Amino acid sequence: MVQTRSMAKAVQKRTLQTRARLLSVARDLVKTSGYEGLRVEEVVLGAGVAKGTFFAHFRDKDALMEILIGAELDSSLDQAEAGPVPVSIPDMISVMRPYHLCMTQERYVFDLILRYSGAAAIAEIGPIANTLGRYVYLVEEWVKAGSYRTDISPELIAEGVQGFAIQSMSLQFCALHASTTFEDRLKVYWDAWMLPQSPSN
Amino acid sequence: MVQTRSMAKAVQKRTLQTRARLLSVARDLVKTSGYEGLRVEEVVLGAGVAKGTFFAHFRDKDALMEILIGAELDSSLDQAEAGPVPVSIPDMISVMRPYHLCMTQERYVFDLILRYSGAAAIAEIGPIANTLGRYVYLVEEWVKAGSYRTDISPELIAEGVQGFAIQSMSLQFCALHASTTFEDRLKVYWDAWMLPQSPSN
DNA sequence: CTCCAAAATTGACCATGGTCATTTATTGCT
DNA sequence: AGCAATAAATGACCATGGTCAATTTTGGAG
Repeated sequence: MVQTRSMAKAVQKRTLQTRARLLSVARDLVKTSGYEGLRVEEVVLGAGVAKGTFFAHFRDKDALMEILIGAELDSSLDQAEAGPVPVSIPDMISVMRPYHLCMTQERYVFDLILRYSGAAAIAEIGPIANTLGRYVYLVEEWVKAGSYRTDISPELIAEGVQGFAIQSMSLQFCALHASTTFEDRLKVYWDAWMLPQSPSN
Repeated sequence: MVQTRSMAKAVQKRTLQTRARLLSVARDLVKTSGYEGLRVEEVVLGAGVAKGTFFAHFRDKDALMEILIGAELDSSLDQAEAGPVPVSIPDMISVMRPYHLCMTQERYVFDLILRYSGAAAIAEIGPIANTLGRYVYLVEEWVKAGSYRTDISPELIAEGVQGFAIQSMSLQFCALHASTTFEDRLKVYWDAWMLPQSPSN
């Protein structure tokens, strides 16, 4: 009964295989029918397991979605992080483009991200909450390296930057505001938020 | 076959009665079990109609939710609109308190509001998109009447104000940021967004 | 008053996410 | 190898939102 080494009953490799198969099938299905079109039944059919198995591996459908979308967002952030530090607001907008595109690729995806943007409990920061945290941290570093308003902290600036990005995306999905594009609107907001105020203009 | 007066086959009073009954039952149920706990079946049982009837009156469950929540939000705004114009940011926060409380009464409600915050088409501005529009308009008027930063338009300020309110609510629902209260955070954001920048501080 | 077309209602049925008692596979121990 | 304990997988079943062809009700024209 004594568990050698780390007292964790050791995950069976079968488990890893099943999980990998479910994820892989899900990724393929998303590629052809999008996130909104994903059906749990198609995933289990494709993976050759029973429905119950799916829910033994993921709390619910959304948990799978979080993993898939979180990974996509993370790789966009990796990309943004890899390049040179953006030195202007238009620069930042263009570096963040892949990330923003990822978030707005589907209305369904955007809504899901918002729903999972917060950690429900400190102990369980999901992939989406995590990637949004990274976003703020990254922007904070950029702000520190650049010359923006100095009356508030870089962290606060970064939080606002993310808030305005999300606000701009919301408006993009709104028919009433379709005349302005996402990035144009974003620039207006970010300029007004990050720059020192010009005397009048 | 000629329709006298306005060519609209005249809504039967039965229709109005049924609809009113559905809404009334739904409101009662929400009062006891909250929005998240509302079940369509309970509504139709209480109203004494068949399930299909519900969907003849409301496109889907969310459409009913929009009506109920939209009405609640609207009456909070009526309240805010009725009083004197707030002359400071803490004032604004306190005048808007009922509205913000309404939005955050349930996680489910907040998510639904975000999902319906935009009009899907110009022709169909739902109750929630409408009330959010009113919010911005109201704040814009307050901004015009007060002394805030002048380098950007009152409309832009108002849009940002709403954005920060939503951002603060999101963070309120996030375990990682539970140490700061909603209104404290809101004040920090609104100060940084609406006021002229102090030289350094 | 009768009859009919349009409006309103019905409820059996479907789609889909999710549950859980039961069965099957795996692993470590002797 | 055989066994017990645990992990994993199964699939019948449930919950709930939503659909639609068929039926009933309504209001008005003649």
